[in-house]
Amino acid sequence: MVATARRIQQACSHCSVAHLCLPYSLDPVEISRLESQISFDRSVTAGDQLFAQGDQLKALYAISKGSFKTAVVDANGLEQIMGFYFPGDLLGLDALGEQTHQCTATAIENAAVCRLPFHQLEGLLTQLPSLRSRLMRLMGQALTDDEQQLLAMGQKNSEGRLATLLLNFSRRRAMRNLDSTTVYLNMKRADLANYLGMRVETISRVLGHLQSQGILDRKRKEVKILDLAALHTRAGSTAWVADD
Amino acid sequence: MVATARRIQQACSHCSVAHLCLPYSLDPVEISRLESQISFDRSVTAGDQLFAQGDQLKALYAISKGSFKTAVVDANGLEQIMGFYFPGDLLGLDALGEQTHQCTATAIENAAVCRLPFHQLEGLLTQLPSLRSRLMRLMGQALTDDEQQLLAMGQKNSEGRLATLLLNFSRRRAMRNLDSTTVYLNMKRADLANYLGMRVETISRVLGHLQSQGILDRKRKEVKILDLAALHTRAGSTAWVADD
DNA sequence: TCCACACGTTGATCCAGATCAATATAAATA
DNA sequence: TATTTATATTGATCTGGATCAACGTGTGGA
Repeated sequence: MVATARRIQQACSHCSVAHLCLPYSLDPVEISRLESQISFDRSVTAGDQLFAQGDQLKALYAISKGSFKTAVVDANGLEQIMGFYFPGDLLGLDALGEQTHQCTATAIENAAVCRLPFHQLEGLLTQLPSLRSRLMRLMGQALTDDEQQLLAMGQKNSEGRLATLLLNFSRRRAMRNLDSTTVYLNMKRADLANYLGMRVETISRVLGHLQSQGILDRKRKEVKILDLAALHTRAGSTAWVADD
Repeated sequence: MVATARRIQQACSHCSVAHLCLPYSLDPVEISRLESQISFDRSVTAGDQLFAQGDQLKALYAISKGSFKTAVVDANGLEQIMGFYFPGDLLGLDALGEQTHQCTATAIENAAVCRLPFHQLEGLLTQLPSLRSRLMRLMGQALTDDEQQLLAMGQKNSEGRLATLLLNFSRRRAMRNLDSTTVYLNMKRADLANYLGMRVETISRVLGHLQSQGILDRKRKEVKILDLAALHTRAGSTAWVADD
């Protein structure tokens, strides 16, 4: 058990996003209870699904490399991209309520994840109040994120929504100690458009507009933020009442 | 302790929405641990706030009578109505993550709530796995509800969003064993419009249109659903591509 | 009961962003 | 490498729903 704990600590100590991650927050004694069930750096190919809507909850996944999208499909067949996820993010929390995944998680590019078997975690939940509150906090954050997105969808115009997304990606890069003046839009325009409730053409035009204003500089999927303050202003602009 | 448990059971047995409610799911021994801290049927006046965004989490509230709205305000001062809540619904779950309320809950009309002090509940969480999973399930439902709303906002036009809301209210009335062919829009048009991401004028027009099609019949705030199937069709209609 | 004011509805006009169309660029396959 | 196919951009046009304006209607306080 000590050997396992050490193995996990080593794995985490080499992981650039350990400070954001669930297993990292367990102490060695706690980790030893997960035995050797956690699998580190399982590689995932672009397009692969970690889990699908309706699947029974078997594990949570901590992203160590690459990026993912989650999507739900409703009774009418309408698909909605629910979020984009990067290293350090935990996937599968939406299944904690019904023990069934409520969305499908797909790799946007080649990626790697740490797999945390849920029945092991669940056993720890009763014994470790710290783990329970950690998970509750993460669910609370997921709720807050959804609510921020709802606010953007309801109150902001296209420019405001796109600016909000760029700032969101930038902030999350900062949390991973990466250059927050650059963000990477690795997902397809169609996914971005679906997520933001607009059309691919509008995405192109708004990005072009922000570039022509000197707020952004684009090179393929890489977007450099040249004027953070201006981007914040655009992000705050309400729907149908531009403020400049 | 036994007397307290009996008092609670009596209170719950007279409550028409007990089957939806959190304290109801505790057995007498568990309830006795909450001592006499739960206050039943605290009356709340229209316009009163149960809690405000930023407040420390002190209690959860189970609605026994009346209805509430929750709203968040972002850094730019934009307000978004996040949801409407009816008897049997639990308010305050959004605070479980950060121990701080993430939204403001306001009574839409005169109402009554059962107050569940959180530090009592929290003590029970470690001892009662059933309570923990009940709360997790409720948080999971809150997540799913937000995601359904995001889907509606991103993929549906005004008619689809309003039809979706009417069906949602109808379904929730069915859960309370009330006539699900009638729903009551007791909130102000402005709140409804904000929640649905549209203008009050559009709400009026869409309701008028649905009435002229014989799908609804309106008498003030009371809306009778005459053609459920048609309403479902309208609810499934996507944005910008009407399907009739 | 009446009055004042907040709220809801209806009509006319306008515009952000969808839609349609054509082209350019990147990725996949041979 | 060339060739095909998927994805992204740019232009022209159209429209759902916002905006502006005017008018009903309901409610709470004196």
